[in-house]
Amino acid sequence: MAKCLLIDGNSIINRAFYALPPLTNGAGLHTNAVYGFTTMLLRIIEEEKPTHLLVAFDAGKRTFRHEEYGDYKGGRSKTPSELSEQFPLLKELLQAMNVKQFEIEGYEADDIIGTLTKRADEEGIETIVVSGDKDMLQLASDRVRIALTRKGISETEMYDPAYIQEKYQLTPRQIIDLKGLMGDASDNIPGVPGVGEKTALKLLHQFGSVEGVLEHVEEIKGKMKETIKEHADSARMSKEIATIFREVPYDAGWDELAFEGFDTNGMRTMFQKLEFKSLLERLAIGGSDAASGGSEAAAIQVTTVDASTVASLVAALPDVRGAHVESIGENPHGAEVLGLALYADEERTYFAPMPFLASSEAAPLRSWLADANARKTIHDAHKAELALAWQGVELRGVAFDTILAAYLLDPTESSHALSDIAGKDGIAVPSDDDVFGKGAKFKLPEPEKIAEHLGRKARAVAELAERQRKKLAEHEMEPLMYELELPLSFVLARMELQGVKVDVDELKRYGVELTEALDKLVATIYEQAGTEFNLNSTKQLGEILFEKLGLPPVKKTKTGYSTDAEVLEKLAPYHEIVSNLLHYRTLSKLQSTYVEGLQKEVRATGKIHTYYRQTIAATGRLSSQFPNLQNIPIRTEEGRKLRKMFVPSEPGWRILAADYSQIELRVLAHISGDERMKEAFQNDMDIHTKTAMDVFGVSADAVDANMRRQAKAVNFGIVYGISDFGLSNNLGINRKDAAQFIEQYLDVFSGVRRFMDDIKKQARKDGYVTTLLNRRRYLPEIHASNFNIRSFAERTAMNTPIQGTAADIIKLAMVRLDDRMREAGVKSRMLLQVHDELVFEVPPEELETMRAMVRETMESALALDVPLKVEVSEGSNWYEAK
DNA sequence: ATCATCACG
DNA sequence: ACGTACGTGATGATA
Repeated sequence: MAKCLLIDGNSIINRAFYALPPLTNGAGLHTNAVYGFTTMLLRIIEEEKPTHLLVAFDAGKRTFRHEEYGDYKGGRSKTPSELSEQFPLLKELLQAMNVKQFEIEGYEADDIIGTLTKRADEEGIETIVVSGDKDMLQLASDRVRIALTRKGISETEMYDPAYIQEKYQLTPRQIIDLKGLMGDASDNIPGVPGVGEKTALKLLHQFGSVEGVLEHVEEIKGKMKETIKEHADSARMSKEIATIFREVPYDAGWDELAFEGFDTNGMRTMFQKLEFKSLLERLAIGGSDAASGGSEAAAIQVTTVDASTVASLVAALPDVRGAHVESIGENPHGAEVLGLALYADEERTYFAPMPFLASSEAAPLRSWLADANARKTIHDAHKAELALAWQGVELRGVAFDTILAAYLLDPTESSHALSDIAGKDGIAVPSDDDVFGKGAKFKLPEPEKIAEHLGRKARAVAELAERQRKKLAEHEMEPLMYELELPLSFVLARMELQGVKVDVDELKRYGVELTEALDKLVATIYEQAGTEFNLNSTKQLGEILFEKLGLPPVKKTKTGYSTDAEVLEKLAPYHEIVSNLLHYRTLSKLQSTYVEGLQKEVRATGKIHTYYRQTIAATGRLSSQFPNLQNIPIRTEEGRKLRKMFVPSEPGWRILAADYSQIELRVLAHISGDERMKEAFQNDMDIHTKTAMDVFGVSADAVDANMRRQAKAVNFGIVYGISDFGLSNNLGINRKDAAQFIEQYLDVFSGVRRFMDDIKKQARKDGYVTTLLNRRRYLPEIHASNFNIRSFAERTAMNTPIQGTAADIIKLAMVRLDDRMREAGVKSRMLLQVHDELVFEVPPEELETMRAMVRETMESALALDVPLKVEVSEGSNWYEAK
């Protein structure tokens, strides 16, 4: 039995575009609409299993409808470029998939479909039309059903004449009359003003058609009679426009629409180009049947290693090309380790479960792991090294890391999980969530399943690494990988394993102090509010402030009143409760996040072991988790006291802190080449004062505190990718003044202006920007038609080379310092990195050596046109080292 | 899970 | 005209 599926290409791609969030691939192509279309297509093919298939598109700027009615589709805003650029992609994809498509100049997709359904009616061929457009219902018949999309595109609702009757009490043909009366704003079809769906249905139930209504117009009561009389022509014309044309000159036979399955190879290639990883996975999993014969996540033979099979594994070690260590959870410190998977070739894939890996029989395997000369390729060596170290297993000799490569190739990728990055390269690996379950559903599957999954990962690591090595070479990122990120990952692991000592008793004492202060504050606030409420609930607080106490709302969030510090500061003059609230916020933050939060992370050794993440920040910075040690308070004295709790782990040792002075502005001076700014740093001037002097055109003595403050704000703004709005907000001045201020700045620092212009141009041309060490960040949104989105991309284009180069520099310094400290054989240890600061613990006898070594290494990490300046300080704890 | 808030550079 | 400063992570409330 023939079954024909006709798809309204324009309608579906439009629905998909607006239903899905923006999505781009690495090359900056927007793909959300194509993705939505594809998932919809796959689903409906699966459900309906058609024998014939066609996707119809509109073609030509003007159709016959325009000739008859000039305003047709007038007033419709232009198709956004994010959508229009997806049409060619969709057409290319359909062709690659072996899906027939058709368009003909001067006609819309509806007309093509109308013509085909007419033939289907005549020849008795079962047909389903897929569209998001209700007009299509006019085509329904005994043979023809209409599948309309619902909820975006995630569902379809099937209409046959009976269902249309039930729902609207209309025949399919009457759908045209319906539209004639009610019109359609999206196509600029006028209909009769004031007549919506309700009225139109009532009229049609009574009089049957537009003509019927017009004939019996006198029987209509009230104002409606006059309106309809007045717009009779409009109704007739609207009906005409809404009628789908069913005589398109299209003479192909049904044979040409025969659908014999997708071309899975073509599909895979396009999915890779578009980076449809979930679809690639589906293709791989469902593709093992005869139809495809492509790459399936398929069969893998994994030998689970025990005492009896360990010999064969040891023999295979020299040939191992991919390794994977699986630990449970996000935090590798003290994590449960499932085991180690190794891939040499299809016959030699092994899984060594954790208890065995720790056993005496596994000693040769552990020696290999610890052998710096046995080169390994692994996914996330840093995490593996930490997880294994807590199990007493050493990992060295990592020569390639697929997670670092993936990060360097695209740092903005939302996930660098192996299954995701491999999937994008067409290597299907089931996701961990699929295998283990997620959140509360986490559950270890049977041992064979675990071995199989991890074996597959080890194999994927080997395959992926080969491709990544080539790409890194093409992008000239090899030094960045092999001389910076990879060695840094080992440095970080050692810092984290070392940990930082926390004075828990002192922390607890401080907590008691905070509790007392908080109790008092809470009592006062309840009294001032006249009621008790949950102070941590912004919702309740908003009601108290703006409804009960009648304070003027300053700004809103999408869920209600805003009560953030900025708002509260504005409200302070109105009511004395406000300053207490601000103080409460400060103290409760210190209590919950720091006093309580940090204590939870202190391990048996009295130390905190943070986990630096090397593949998170889009700019190349590190991030820190469990706990975050990069946001320990310093700006207020109350908070800063927390730094007293960070102490040396050995008696008599000292904390040494070294931070780069103005590293981002120095980087800017270098990469912009701005002479004035370079000169300022070459002469070691106070950059904010110097900026004030040049922008206001005054001498150094004439710069007052306010001028310096403003200049400082501009300098910050410059680093962030300045906008007048941002600066005006920050300085509390109006936007015009801010804009003028920026202009003045850019006139004086003309090299900076040139840099800002050039970097945006470059981003538009290449689609990405780079740092001095060739770290790359793609900015597909630089081409967005939406002002906000595009502006954001432009600011990012300006900021990333600056922030990223600063990150490159301190990373370089860390790798070199680690080397030099080892060469020098010092006992001192690097403990923390806070973006432009490094923290060490140092025995007293090494203080002078370390001061010099740290300063010298940091300052010479990268030679710029301006000197790098480092300030080193020391104390009995982190607070004192200021 | 997501939001609002706030800690850091 | 549009309406945000760049980059992170942790917490408590709420849906």
